[in-house]
Amino acid sequence: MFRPSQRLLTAADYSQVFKDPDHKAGQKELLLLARHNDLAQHRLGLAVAKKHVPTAVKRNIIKRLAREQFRVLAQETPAMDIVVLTRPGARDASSTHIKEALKKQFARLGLSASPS
RNA sequence: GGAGUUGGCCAGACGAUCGCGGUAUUGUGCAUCUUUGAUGCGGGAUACGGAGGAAAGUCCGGGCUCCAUAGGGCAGGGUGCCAGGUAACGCCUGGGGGGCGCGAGCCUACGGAAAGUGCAGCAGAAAGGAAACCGCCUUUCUUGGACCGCUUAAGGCUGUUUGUUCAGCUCGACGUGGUUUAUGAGGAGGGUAAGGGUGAAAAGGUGCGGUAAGAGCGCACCGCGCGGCUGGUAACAGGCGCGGCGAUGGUAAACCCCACCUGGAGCAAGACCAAAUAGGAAUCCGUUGGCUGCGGCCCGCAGUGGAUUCGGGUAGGUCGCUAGAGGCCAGCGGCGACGCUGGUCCCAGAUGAAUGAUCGUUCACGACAGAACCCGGCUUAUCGGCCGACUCCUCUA
RNA sequence: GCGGGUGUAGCUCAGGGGUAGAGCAUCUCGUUGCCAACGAGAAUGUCGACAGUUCAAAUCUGUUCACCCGCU
Repeated sequence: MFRPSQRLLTAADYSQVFKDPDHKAGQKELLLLARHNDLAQHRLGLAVAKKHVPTAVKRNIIKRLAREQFRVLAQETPAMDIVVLTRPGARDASSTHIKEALKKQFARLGLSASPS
């Protein structure tokens, strides 16, 4: 389930994270920005640029994988707003590669997958 | 066994768990109201089904929607061997011509240049009702060479004379006349299109005869044109006769001519519901007309005052949206594309836009790639695999 | 998704069948003590790619690739 309350909805939400991120984690394909919020849960924002990933199918897969990874996060850690950005290297990366990259970068933010 | 041609099919498979979007059924929460029921939204359970052969490029054709029911003329655009198929096509099938290949087979924008206009740089003599540069032939003139005749200075020989001399013969510069038959150079006139050279292209080709040299000048074959005939629906093919071919070169993906086709825009079309502006100001034009629909023009039809500037404002939802020139099977007609008849099936419909992740088994380890109104084609991308038909070569019997 | 447009020198653009140009930039020389400006000269293109038509293609035709613009 991916409810509206778990998403970054407005431009203001996004710009807050862009402007003043508490944590950054990235590699050739991806960049994650995170900022602590006052809410009870994490929120996710996606920015998958057409410039970086030209085909719609590939963009959808990346977004889906990011949501999947977000979904299995442990909820114990302090709640954060997280934005997933693509970088030019994402164009030629395979879906398994993207998945590994997401897992790794989420871990660097101190957010590991819940054991359940 | 090897090499090759061609038609069609498949697009990893199976299972489990989680997740994504749709439809149906069924609970549920919230909101509204015509308040014990409806409608809408959110989320849940169950069941069913969920990308392609190219979904791509947008190169053609059609359906559908609106503009007039899609109308008339001109312009513009497209197609271009013939016949058929089709809703239609620039597509497909069959046939013809041409080209390539030993062959199966493949390729082919393939109407008209004797209706007209244009174009062809450079080179070349000449580039389109052509001309004669070199060359070849011929007539004539001039001038050489060679030969012959005549004449003659000098010379030679013989005779004569003491000698000068004289006579005869011979040779013969120069001059002059003629010939030139395997003759040089030049001028003028004529013939010629064989040959040379230039060019992408030089006005039928090859051979024999013929001629002063040559030439369709004549003949044979091929090519071309015209007219019958035969076969074929036709394109066209075959054969006969005629024309000697200075006529009719090339280019029409140059203008053009001929035949046929062609109105415009596109689902962001368009329809409906709700909200908002609901026409506020200024200037100009006009009411036999103008403007808009309408895409170049005119006619016609319909609607209506119009244009510009300033100021203000809206863009949320539903339908269109998938049952269709549909798929599969069988029979019949047709060489075939395809058509007809019967049976059977329902097979994605999203709107930030759905197919993935994990695990297991297995194989030949998986390419190009993702629907957005729908369909028929073409083109382009593509790992491989399967089936059928055929050709050539080699070997064995 | 639908519609339209553009690819020519390092950059901005002409050229629309006869063998490719302009401006700026670059290089050389002159001028100057040096630089700029100025003057003189030079170099530079598979005309986005592949086929076709033509004697000949940047130009005409088809296919293809890349980029840009408009419509919610």
